[in-house]
Amino acid sequence: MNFWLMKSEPDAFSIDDLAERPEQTEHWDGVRNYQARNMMRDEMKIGDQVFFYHSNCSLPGIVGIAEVVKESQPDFTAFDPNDKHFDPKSNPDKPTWFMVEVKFVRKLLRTISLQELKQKTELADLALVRRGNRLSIMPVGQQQWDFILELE
DNA sequence: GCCAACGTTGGC
DNA sequence: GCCAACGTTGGC
Repeated sequence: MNFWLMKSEPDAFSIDDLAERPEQTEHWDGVRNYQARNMMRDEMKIGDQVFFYHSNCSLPGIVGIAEVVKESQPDFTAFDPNDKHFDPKSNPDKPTWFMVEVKFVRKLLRTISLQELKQKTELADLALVRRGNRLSIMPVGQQQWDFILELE
């Protein structure tokens, strides 16, 4: 089993939004970065655990846990000219972009803030806290995962 | 293939 | 709103 961190702007889609979905699941559409795509397309497997991270908000940090319930499929929002994430270079015969589906597991008891994560020497290698990292999906090591959960 | 211009991300 | 750090685009 692998561990991941996925960023979302709570104004657009928050952990509560995920929890309120009918099946508490949602496909992670709109990713338009090749590194992040490759992880979803090639590496994220059913059962993998995901930290749900809120970005671009008053308190950026990890707010909950989700898990992968469906492996990669073409991101259909890329095919829709009316969609915000439309990409004319992607087509159904040869999709450029992919997405996985995640399911709500639980919220953390509190937000583990970016500021707090940055202070931990144990997390110095976590992609999230490395200089200039803008990836919206990134791997988390098992030890990092366990350490972060102990902060809760 | 280089690189300047531009757009985006996301913390602050 | 600012701006650093990227990634992408496109002229050459």
